[in-house]
Amino acid sequence: MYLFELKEKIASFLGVDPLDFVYPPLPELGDLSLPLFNLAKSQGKTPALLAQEQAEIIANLPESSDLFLSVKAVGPYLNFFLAPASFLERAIIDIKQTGSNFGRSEVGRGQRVMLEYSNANTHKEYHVGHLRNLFYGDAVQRILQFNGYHAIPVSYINDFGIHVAKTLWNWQRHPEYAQTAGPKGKLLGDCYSTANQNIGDSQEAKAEVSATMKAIESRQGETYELWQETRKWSIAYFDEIYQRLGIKFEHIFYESEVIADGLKITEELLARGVLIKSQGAIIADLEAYGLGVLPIIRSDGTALYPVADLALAKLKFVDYKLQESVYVVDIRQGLYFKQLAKIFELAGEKFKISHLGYDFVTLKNGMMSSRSGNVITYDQLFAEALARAQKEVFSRHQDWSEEKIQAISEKLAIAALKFEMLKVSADKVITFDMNEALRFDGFTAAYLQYTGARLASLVRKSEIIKSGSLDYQLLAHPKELALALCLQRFPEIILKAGEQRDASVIARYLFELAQVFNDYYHEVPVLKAETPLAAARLALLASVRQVLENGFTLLGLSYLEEM
RNA sequence: GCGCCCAUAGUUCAAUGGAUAGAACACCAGCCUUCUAAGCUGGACAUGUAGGUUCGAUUCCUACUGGGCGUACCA
Repeated sequence: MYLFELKEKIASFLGVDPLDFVYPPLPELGDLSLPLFNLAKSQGKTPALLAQEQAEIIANLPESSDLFLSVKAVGPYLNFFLAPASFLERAIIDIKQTGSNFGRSEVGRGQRVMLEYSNANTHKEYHVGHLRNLFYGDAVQRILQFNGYHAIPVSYINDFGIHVAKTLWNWQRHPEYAQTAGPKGKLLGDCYSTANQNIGDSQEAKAEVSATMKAIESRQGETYELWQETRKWSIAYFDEIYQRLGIKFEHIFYESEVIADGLKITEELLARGVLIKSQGAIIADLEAYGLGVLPIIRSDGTALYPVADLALAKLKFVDYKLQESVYVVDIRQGLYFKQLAKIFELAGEKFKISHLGYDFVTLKNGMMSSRSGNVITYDQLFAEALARAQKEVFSRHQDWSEEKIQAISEKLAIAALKFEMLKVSADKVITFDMNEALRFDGFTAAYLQYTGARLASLVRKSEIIKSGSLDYQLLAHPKELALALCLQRFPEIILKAGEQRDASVIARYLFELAQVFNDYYHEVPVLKAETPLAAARLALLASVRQVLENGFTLLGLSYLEEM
């Protein structure tokens, strides 16, 4: 936190906000800069004049000689030139001492926040769209935790909706499914997509699906037993996916477990007039608040999605004593969450629920749709990513064992998928393109991992270099100061990512850090330098590695020792 | 119809009121007897339109154009 403390010191001396600092666009302008427009306005001076006055005052403070090479006024900006050796020493020691906690903040201390994500449906396929949700939620959970929150990761699986009835309806009418070998979870996905095609516009089929739904809800009989069995397949399939991708939940909720409570709450709210009957259905009429109408119970008496959410929210706040419950859900459900929040408000519940939306994943040839079969499933994508990674690794390391190639390829493939979903702001639609997503150069996870592997390699080869006390004065290369300055920006990046609940900030930062390091790596020899200098440079590189690792951990990327 | 979101280089993205709008990919020209070339260096290329607020606008406001999404029994 050294840089941030330095900024706070200057800011409090001048009476400004430490967040006012900017980084100059050109190195000749300095390392750190403070625009004085606002301060000048409040003092009734011109910014340029104020900058000149303050530059002189600060330059003459006794502690300045240690911290700054110089302090210059450049127009309305007050520009600071850091004293390299002094800054590098403090920056490196700071990172070494805090280690894996470097960048951690305490802004969320004492707050219990639950993040609900990966709200997959059983009896359906798992596709790229789900992966965006999964990786985004997972990263934000860790980012909040790193910002001092108690962030609780949970998943809510819908195992009891109409999609289940559609799948089982199709399954029962096509005995060949039960006889098909192979992974069962995937098979259910296939069964679901053909179910939609088979139903089409047929009123008869729709009536049969409705009857199937009621049979499941009755919780007895043959169809219910089929539901119990097939449900397990889907859940096992999801567990497999989570395990392979390194995703962990503290708890997984299921719609089938909360729906009964939801129906009770629905009855209560109906009795209290919060919900009403209309056209044979039970709805929340929120027209008065500009939020339209939300159907809760279908006119055939079967439950809709909100029923379970009514119970689930209560369960979460009571059992987990939350300050806030965050729903990481596709932005297209924005209206739904406003409606849900309004219903709780009308019911007198003080639940702070927030919708953390992100835009959807589409394909080059149009929107993903199970009905038309236009989807890229998780299985397809993972297999392709793995195959490409294996090809890349093998082409460089024919001497490696198959196991080693496999292990590293898998880590590369997983990181590639995660990074692809995380590097874009949440409010951007991702048009998924296999060839673009599975690149291993440019703004990709592989570039970051490659940078990490180079660093690790340097450290491995440096074991012979020993030096008693480090002489930071030797770190006089301008790129060394630039690198240290970049490292010290990490805590600010974490704060921003936490405030905005956005992982892309970290992705971009890590890429920039990697670029700065790779530039340094090419220009400045480390192991071949004189021993004391090599030792000092290695200390700087250890800091780079630490920051990269901390960032990788937050995004869920593996740090590879070699690749 | 009403509501929400988006519009920046050929393409995919940055820049949430500050200095000369940054990257990546693709394209062109270079760099491996030197710490991993999955890398590095250089080149060319952009703010949808019209107003407004401000010392200063990609950023805020208004209108327009184009695209996407949502809007009672999907989730």
